[in-house]
Amino acid sequence: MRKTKTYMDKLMGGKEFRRRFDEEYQNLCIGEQIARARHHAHLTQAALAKRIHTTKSAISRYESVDYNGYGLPLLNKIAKACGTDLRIVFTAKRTKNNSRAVTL
Amino acid sequence: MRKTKTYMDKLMGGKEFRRRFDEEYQNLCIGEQIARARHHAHLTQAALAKRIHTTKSAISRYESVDYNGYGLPLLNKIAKACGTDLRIVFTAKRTKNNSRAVTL
DNA sequence: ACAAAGGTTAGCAAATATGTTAACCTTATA
DNA sequence: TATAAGGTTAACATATTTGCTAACCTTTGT
Repeated sequence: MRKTKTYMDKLMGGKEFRRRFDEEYQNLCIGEQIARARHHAHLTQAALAKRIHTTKSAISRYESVDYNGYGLPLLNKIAKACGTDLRIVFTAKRTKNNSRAVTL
Repeated sequence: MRKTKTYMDKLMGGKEFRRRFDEEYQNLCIGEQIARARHHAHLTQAALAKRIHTTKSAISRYESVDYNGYGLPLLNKIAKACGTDLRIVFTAKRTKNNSRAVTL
């Protein structure tokens, strides 16, 4: 029930900001999720790499915050090697007040 | 509480079957989700293609059941053009009796 | 029968992701 | 100080996806 917008509110309401933030947050999330799943499975980057027949630098790249070119084939291999399921879901866009997301 | 396994139970319990089914179901799902999201937005393949500056054959390929090479950049563009959010989530593997999935 | 709209498929060049090597950085530990 | 483990980054060749064209198939409407 906030009445007045703070400086940050105005800044973060900007379309350009929102667009960029959403884009980067998406990626940040995936990299972080991979790292989490990997740690959860008690694997080093090198150990995970070995399981899917690649190298640790490829894993590091995928866990990098700035990466943007994920492919599902590799993403699936990583998920399986970490003993997790990878779920891809199209959902209805979140509302402005960020309340709920409805499956289509 | 079923006591005896039916023929189908045995068939579907096989490792090889399970592996293939999971793989194909994954893809089937994405293609279907794209088609659904697209219809939801009242778009033809050609109209959606135009929005993301590609051609209808690329969309058709992505909606195909057999396709296996999805890339996140394109998947994201499609989702946005259909007015939907694309969610990618690593979850704990489902249990054998297929009960619940827990977020890591 | 014809045309148009919506969708599918094959084939190919161009763009992009992937695998790999080698160098580098920290941190921990002998 | 040295050594090893874990991780990051750049650069490059190879593999794969993507965009594109053109052909084809159905269905619908005239």
